[in-house]
Amino acid sequence: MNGKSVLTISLEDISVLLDAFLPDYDFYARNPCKVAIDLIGSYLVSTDHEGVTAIRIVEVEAYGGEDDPASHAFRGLTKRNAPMWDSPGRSYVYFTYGMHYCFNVVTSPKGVAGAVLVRAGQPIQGVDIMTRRRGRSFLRDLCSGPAKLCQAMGIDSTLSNVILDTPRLCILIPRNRKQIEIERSARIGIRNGLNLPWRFYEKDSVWISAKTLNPA
DNA sequence: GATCCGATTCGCT
DNA sequence: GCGAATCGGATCG
Repeated sequence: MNGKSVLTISLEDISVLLDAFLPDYDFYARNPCKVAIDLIGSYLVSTDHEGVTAIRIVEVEAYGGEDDPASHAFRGLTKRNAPMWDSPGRSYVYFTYGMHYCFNVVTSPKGVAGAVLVRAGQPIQGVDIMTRRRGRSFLRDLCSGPAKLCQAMGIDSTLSNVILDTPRLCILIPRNRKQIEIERSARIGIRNGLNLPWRFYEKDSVWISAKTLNPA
């Protein structure tokens, strides 16, 4: 794939490459836990001037609305978290710790806050690009965390609140996805809502975030 | 305005 | 296992 084709790559090109399709509006307009589970095994694709990067999602977390104490939506609508109430099937990217970005897929019907945080994935396309952006070459270190995968895929806050239906940033579902064994746990890195088992990941995957690779 | 702190990562002990 | 990095958003005055 040369530089010129990268700049002009179509959604159809990527869909053929990955043998996958765009989910419809109703896929996203559901409870975030349902969407979260169905996003495992799907692809996240990002394209910019450097080229195409894609991962196979293996770890996600669901976040609710005003009733979920761990959610950014818990304290109501602000300029930052507004995408969480917007129409489903778009992105919510936020900046945190003064240096990191995290990528969410917006779920639930419009007007109901909900999102799925993508926490980890297996690099599928553009490993060279990811390696350069991350500054490290160990494959399992490229996308094994929510901020790592954003850095590897060139995702920042300029990509927040965009609809996930173009090569710039999209989710694609494999046409023949095999049954996936999914485990669940409490969400990571939060203080409240630890009682809710809303983290989901593929059983035995070596690509999940490091904190759980070696459980005590 | 001032202060607190985070859906994290990395390097060092 | 612990703390620094680093800054915008949220909260309170």
